[in-house]
Amino acid sequence: MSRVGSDRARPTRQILPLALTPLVEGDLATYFEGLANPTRLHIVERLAQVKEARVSDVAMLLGISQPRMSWHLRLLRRAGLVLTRREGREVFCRLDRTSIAENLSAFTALLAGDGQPGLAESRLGPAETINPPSPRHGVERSLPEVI
Amino acid sequence: MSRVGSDRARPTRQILPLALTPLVEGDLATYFEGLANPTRLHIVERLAQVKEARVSDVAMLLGISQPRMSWHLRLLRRAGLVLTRREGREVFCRLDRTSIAENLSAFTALLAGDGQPGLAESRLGPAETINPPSPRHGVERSLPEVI
DNA sequence: ACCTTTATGAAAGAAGTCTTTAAGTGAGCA
DNA sequence: TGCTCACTTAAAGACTTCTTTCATAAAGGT
Repeated sequence: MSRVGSDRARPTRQILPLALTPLVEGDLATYFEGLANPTRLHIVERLAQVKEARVSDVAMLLGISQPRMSWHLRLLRRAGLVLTRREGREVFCRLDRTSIAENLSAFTALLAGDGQPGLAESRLGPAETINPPSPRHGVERSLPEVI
Repeated sequence: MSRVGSDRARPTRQILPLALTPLVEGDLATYFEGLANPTRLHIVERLAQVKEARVSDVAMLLGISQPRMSWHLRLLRRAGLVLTRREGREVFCRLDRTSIAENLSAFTALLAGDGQPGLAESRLGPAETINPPSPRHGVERSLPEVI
C-alpha cells in the first residue's frame, strides 16, 4: 500500500476527512498486514509463549538479523500486535493482547454481517438455499474475551 | 513471498517434505494475507452480509473492475476465505466459514502459547510482573464456534 | 572521555503486490 | 456456427514490501 511514515502513519485515515473514512477496513487491513508474514508470525508465536522478551533474544532465536528484527517489530507495533518498552540499554517486547482482542472481535463483528446489508436479498443467486433460513445465519459475536 | 502457481499453490508447503514443514505459520500467513488488503476486506464484508452473491455484482457494488475483482478473488480463495461456484455462465462466491473458523482458532491457539516454550522462563526481563501470575495468563481457546 | 553493547535508521536492490489493458475460456442463445 | 455475456488469465508497469549492509543513537561500564 502506501504508508511509509514513522510508525503510526496509516494510509487511508490520514488523507480522507474523518467523517468519510471507512475506518474498520483500513485499520483491520493494517492489523492483518502485521500477521501476513511468516517471520512476523514467528515473532508473535514466540512472544505468546514467553510474555516478554528482549528484542535481540527473539532475533537470535529466530535466526534473523538485528535490522530485520527491527523492521518487523515496527510493522508489528503499527498493526497493534506488539508493545515495546525500554529498560536501560535493552528493549523488551510483548504482545499487545488488548489491541489484538479488539481487532479480532472487530473482525468477527464484520463476519457477523454488522452494517447495512448492501445488496441484500434482492441480489441473491437463483439457487439460494445453501444455508437454512436464520436471521443472520452464521458467525457469532463470541470471542470478546479473547485476551 | 513467492506463490504464483494456479491458485492453490502454497510456497512453503509445496517444497519441504511434509514432516518438516512449519505448517502453522505458513498457512496462517497465507490466510492473513487474504485479509491484509482493504479491497479484499470489503469483499469479505459484503459476503458476510449477503451469504452469496454474483462476482460481478460485488465488483460493481464496490466499484472495482472485473479483472481486479478476479485477482482478489483468487487470493481470497487461496487464503481459504472464499468459495466460488459456477452456475451457468455466472459465478457465485461466498465465505468459506468453515475454513475461516479453523484458521482463526489456529491463530488463537498460537496466541495461547501452544507449542514448546522456546526461550521460556530463563529469558524473561528483570521487571517481570506486568501480568498477574496465571498458568498461561491471557488468550483463551474460545471461539471454535465462530462460523 | 573512551569503549562496548544493543537498538534503530537509511539506502539500495531484489522480490512481491496490485492495477490496468488485452486476450482467452465456458456457457447460453440465435 | 457464430455471437454475446460473465469470468478468468496473461502481460506489463507502478508501487510496496522485504532484506542486507552500513551508519547512527542510546545506555552503561571502564
